[in-house]
Amino acid sequence: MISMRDVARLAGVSVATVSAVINGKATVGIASVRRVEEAMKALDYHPDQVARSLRVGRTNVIGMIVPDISNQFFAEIMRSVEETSEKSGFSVIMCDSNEDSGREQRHLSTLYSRRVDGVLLASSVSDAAQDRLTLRRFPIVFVDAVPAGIKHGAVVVDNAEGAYAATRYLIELGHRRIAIITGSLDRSVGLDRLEGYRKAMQEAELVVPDEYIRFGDYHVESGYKWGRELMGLSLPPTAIFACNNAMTLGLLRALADLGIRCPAQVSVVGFDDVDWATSFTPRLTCVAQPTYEIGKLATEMLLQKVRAADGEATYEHPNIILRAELRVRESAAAPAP
Amino acid sequence: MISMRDVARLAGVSVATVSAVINGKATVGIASVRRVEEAMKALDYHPDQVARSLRVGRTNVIGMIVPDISNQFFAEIMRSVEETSEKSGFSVIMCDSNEDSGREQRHLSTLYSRRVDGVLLASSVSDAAQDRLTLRRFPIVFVDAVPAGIKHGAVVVDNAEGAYAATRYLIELGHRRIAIITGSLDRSVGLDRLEGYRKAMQEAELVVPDEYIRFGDYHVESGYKWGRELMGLSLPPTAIFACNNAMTLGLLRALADLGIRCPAQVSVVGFDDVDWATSFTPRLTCVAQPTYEIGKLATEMLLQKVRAADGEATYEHPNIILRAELRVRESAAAPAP
DNA sequence: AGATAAATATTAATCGATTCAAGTTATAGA
DNA sequence: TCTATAACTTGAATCGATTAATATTTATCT
Repeated sequence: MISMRDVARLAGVSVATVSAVINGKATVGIASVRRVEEAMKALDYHPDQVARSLRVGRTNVIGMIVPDISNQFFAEIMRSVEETSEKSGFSVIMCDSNEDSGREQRHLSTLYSRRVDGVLLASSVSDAAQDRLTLRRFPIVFVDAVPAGIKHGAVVVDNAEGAYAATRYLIELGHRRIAIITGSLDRSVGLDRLEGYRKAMQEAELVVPDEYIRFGDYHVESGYKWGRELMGLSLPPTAIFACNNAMTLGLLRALADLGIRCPAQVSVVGFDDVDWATSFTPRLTCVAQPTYEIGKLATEMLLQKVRAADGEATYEHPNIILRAELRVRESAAAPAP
Repeated sequence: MISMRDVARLAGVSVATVSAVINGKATVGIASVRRVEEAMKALDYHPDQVARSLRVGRTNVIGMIVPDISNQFFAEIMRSVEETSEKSGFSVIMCDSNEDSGREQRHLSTLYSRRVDGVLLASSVSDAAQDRLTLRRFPIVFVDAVPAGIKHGAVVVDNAEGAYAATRYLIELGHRRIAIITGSLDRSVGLDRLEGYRKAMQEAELVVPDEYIRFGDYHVESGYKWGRELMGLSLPPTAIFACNNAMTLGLLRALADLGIRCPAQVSVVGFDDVDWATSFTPRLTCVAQPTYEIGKLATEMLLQKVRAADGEATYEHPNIILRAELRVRESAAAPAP
C-alpha cells in the first residue's frame, strides 16, 4: 500500500508538505507542489481516507436507512440522495430496515461505530430514533415520516393535503361511496393520509361506513386482499383510494382477477407515482410525491447539520414540507349512474 | 467521544485488555471480562471502526456500483446484497453510475480511497473495470454483465438462453413475424439476448427483416419509440420481445397509445420480472432473472475473495451462471389467424 | 550589510484501535 | 520451600494521515 511516506520520499520532502499539497494549503512552494504532484502520479497514490477520517474526526460518509430498498419510491429517493451526496464528496451507506425496528436499531448502531457523519432515516419504525442517546450520536434527518413532535430536521410531504386532494377529486367526480386502503397507522405517513381522506369526506358530508376503511400495511398483498373484500361488499364502493404504490398494485390485481373494470365499474386513485403508472390501462391517476426533491433537500439539510456540528453551532433546520401533486389520468372517472 | 482509554480507566485495566475482551480473546480473566463489560455498558461505548480499520487494514465495507438504483431489477439485487453483507458484518456503499463511465471511474476511485474491501460492479460501462490497475486495487465481482473474456469472478444470468426460450415460446405459439427491441449492444447482456433471439429464429428457419431488430438503450423511451415504429410498419410484427423491464413498459405504453390490444393484436414478452407484471392486463409474460440469488451469490463470492485476499491465497472463483426462467402469463398468445 | 518580515519546510504529537514482546502473578509439582 | 509452567496483564509500537509548533530559507527595507 502506497502511503504518504512513499510520496514524500520520492518527492524529497516531508509528509507534512505532501499533506499540505493534497489539502491545497497555500503555504507550499510552487516547486514542491510540482514535485509532489509528480510523485503522486508516478506512484498512483490515493490518500487513505480511513487514516484521514481517524485524524480529523470526520468520515464524509452518511448512512441512509429505508424500510425497503426495492420499493420504487425509496429507490428514487436513494438515487437522489446518492447524487447529491456525491457532489459534496460524501459516500452513502445504504441500509434496509425491512420495517423491522430491531434491524433499524442494529443499523443505527453499526453506522455509529463506523462514525458516519450523519444519517437519513426514512420511515423510522422505532421510537428509538427519538432515543436521546441515538440523537446525540450524530445528526439525523427524518425523511418521509416524522416521529410525533419533531418540528426540526425532517423533510416530508404534506400527506394529509395529498390524500385530501385525491379524495376531493373523487368526490367532485360524483362519487359518494369512497373507500380507502390505508398504510400502517403507527407512523405519521399512514395517519396523515387517512386524516386527509376523512377531512374531505367530512367536508362533503359523506358518512364513511367502517368497512370502507381498510387497514393495510404498504404491501402488495394487503392491497390485493382488501381490494377483493371491498368489492365483495353488498354495497361496494364506487371508488377506492390506495395509500401507496404497492397496495395500488395489489388493488389493481384484485380488480383484474375479479373481472371488474376500472374506471367503468370502480375508480382508483393511488398514492405515489411510478414508472408503470402511465403504461397501465387505464393510466393511473395518483398523488405524486417529489422523490427527487425529497432526496435532494434531505441530503442538503443533513450536510448542513453535519457542517454545523463541526462548528459547534447546532442550528436546527425547521421541517421542510413539500406538496404532493394530484396527477389526473384515467383510472378515476365519474361513477356509473 | 468515549474511547477504549475511558473504558480501560473505568474498568481499572489496560487498553490491551479491553481490546482483548472486545475481540473475544480467551486469555482474559473472568473477573476482568466482567469489569470491562460493565464499564462498556456504563459508558455506552461503541468501538471506533475507523481506528480499527486503519490498524487491521480491513474496513468491512464493500462498494456496489449499479447503472440505475431506481430500476427495480438493480434495486432488488441491492436489497439482497445488503442483506447478505449485513449478515457477515459488512456495510455497503451504494453508487449509481448512471451508465456513465466517467462516474463509474470516479466511484471506483473514491471507493479505493475509502479502502473498501471489495466491489460489486453491475453493468460496468467502461473497460476501465478491466484496467489492471483497478483490478489490483481490490477484489471485484462482476454482476449482471461480464466484460468480454472474464472467466472468473462474475455472477450472471444465461441471457442467451433466456432470450432463446422467450423467442422459442413465441414461435411455438405460431408467430412468424417476431420483432426484438434490444438493449445496448456494447455490453454482454444486450448482445447475448439478441443472440438468443437470433438463434431461435434461425433454428425455426425464420428470416428476420432488418426492421424487426430495433436497437434500444434500456430506457422506457426507447421501448416506446421503437414500439410505435414497429407497429407502424407496413407489415408489423405479430409479437415483440423487449429486452428489459423499462423498455417493456415503454412498449406497452406505445401499444396503449396506439389502441393496439395485447395479446389479441400483438404478443409481448419482456425480460425481467417486476412487481407490476401480474397486475397488468394482460398479465405480463416475461423472462425472470433470479435477482435475490444474483445478489446473494455475488456477495458471497466477493466476501470469499476478500477473505482470500487476506490470506494471500488468491483463489479465483469461476463465473456463476444462473438460469433465467420464462414465466408464461397472458401477454403472449397465438397470433390472429 | 544587517535586521526584520515573509515564505517554506519539518518535526513530532495525535486520532483510537490492535498486537507483540515482555512482565507479573498464580498454580502445580518436586 | 523453590522452581517451572501456566494464566493473565500491560507497555509501547504501529496503521496513515493532519496539524501546531518550530526551524529554515528567502525577500525586503533601511
